[in-house]
Amino acid sequence: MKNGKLRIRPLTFPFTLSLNQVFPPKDDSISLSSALQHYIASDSPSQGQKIHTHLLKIGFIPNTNISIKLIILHIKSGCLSFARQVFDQMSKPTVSAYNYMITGYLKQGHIEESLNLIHKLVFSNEKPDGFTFSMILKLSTTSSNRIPSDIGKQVHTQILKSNVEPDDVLFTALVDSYAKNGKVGYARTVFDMMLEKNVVCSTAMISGYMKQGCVRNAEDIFEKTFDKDTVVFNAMIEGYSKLLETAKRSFEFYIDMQRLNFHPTISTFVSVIGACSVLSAFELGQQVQTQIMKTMFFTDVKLGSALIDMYSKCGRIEDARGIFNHMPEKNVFSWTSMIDGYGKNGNPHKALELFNKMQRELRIKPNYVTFLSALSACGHAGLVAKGWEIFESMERNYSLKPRMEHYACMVDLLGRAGSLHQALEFILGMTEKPGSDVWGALLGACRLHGDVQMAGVAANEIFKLSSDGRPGAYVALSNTFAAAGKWEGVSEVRELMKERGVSKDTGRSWVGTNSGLCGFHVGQKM
DNA sequence: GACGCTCTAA
Repeated sequence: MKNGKLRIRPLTFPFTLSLNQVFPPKDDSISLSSALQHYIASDSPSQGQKIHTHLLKIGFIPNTNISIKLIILHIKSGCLSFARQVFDQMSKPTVSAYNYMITGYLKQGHIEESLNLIHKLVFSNEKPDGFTFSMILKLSTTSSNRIPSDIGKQVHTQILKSNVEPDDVLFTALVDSYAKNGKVGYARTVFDMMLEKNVVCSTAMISGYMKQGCVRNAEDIFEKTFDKDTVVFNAMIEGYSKLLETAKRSFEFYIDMQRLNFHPTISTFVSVIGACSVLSAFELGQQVQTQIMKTMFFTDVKLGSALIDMYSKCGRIEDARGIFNHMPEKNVFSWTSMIDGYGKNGNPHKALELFNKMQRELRIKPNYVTFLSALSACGHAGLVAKGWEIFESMERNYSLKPRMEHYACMVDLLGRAGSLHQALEFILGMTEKPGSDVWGALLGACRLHGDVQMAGVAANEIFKLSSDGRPGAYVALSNTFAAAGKWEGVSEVRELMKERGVSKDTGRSWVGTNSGLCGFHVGQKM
């Protein structure tokens, strides 16, 4: 029977399908289609995979419709490679076939494969549709160096050129992509173009603003959001939790949302715990932990890692370890939090011990951040040789190309140990152009060892890199002069800062009192 | 015609 000429045979589901029932005439596509549909909609799609096995056995060539259903079936069963086989055998995969495959890869975290398919689609005769565009935009929000950061703009242009009429979802994806790539202005333009703004796009806009520190704008959008839900509250709480100045507001929102009958979720708790670490408010953190224990979230690995981090940032490393030990599931995040905690709490040897343990015994792959924590631990312990060994193992054993932060960490390590010239040599030998963090690490080491001359070199490089008047390097240079007792140097730098219009914000601290947290700055009287 | 959007740890 040819495709399209089908004999209709109604089937009633559910019933137990025997393969012979499905294919009495060899390729009755309607019954085949319904059978596949049945399994796709069922809770056990993998049962339907037998149909594919049977089709292969009898040498059946599926048409487009059947192929797509097979792809959906395999993806739902978690077998991407089978889905891909079907896809590859399609003579002319349709855009929806591409879309299903791309989503499948995306959901399982196979970023590379989804990018490859998008590439393939672009060079095929098929036109990407709204689904494709939204997936590309979604991809632009995951970090991958294969995705250019202006991809949002490119997709935006393509949408305008194509016949795709953007709907709410596509608009939101566009807003989110711009917002996450630091283009809040563009995000806002698209946001304002939407006639009816729902809570989802408001949330995307809010977290974009929060990420840029535009708290007022985020609050403005929040106020105007009428269909508020848990997620938008969480976005506000998360945004507030990042900054010392606003972290207190996280708690207000946390209370507010509950008063309005929105139940806190894992994300809520993670952010609130984050606010506690920013505020070093460990007692508050303990109270939140008690709250968490009352929910079913206490075994969550993200929450566990957040708690480890909170306790170690509050200097309660043993409490952090307690959480770590009791976590039923640990991943690279939890291990890294613990390693980092030991490193920052004056126990670098314990940090390195855990770093070894996770690799040797548990075969957990360290990632960029883990290496950062391990390198920084070496720095604190003054273990230069160990630091080199770890730095080199990144690429050799794990194919992780050191990033700017790792270089900065190595410079810090060498510098702290007093090998300033070796540190400079290391910087000059870098394949990439050293960033201001790298020079900043050298500058810090110069201050430590009173090398005014090299401090000048480092500071100069930082001035060249940051034309935005960032005060850090000036202050560090001035402190270097001060530490070396060269007061004329100090005033020179101060003059230079005035001349270039650089100002340093007044430092502030927080202290817990009976009436809550209280902020104060240098020189302030109670 | 089942595919696409917002908040979550180091």
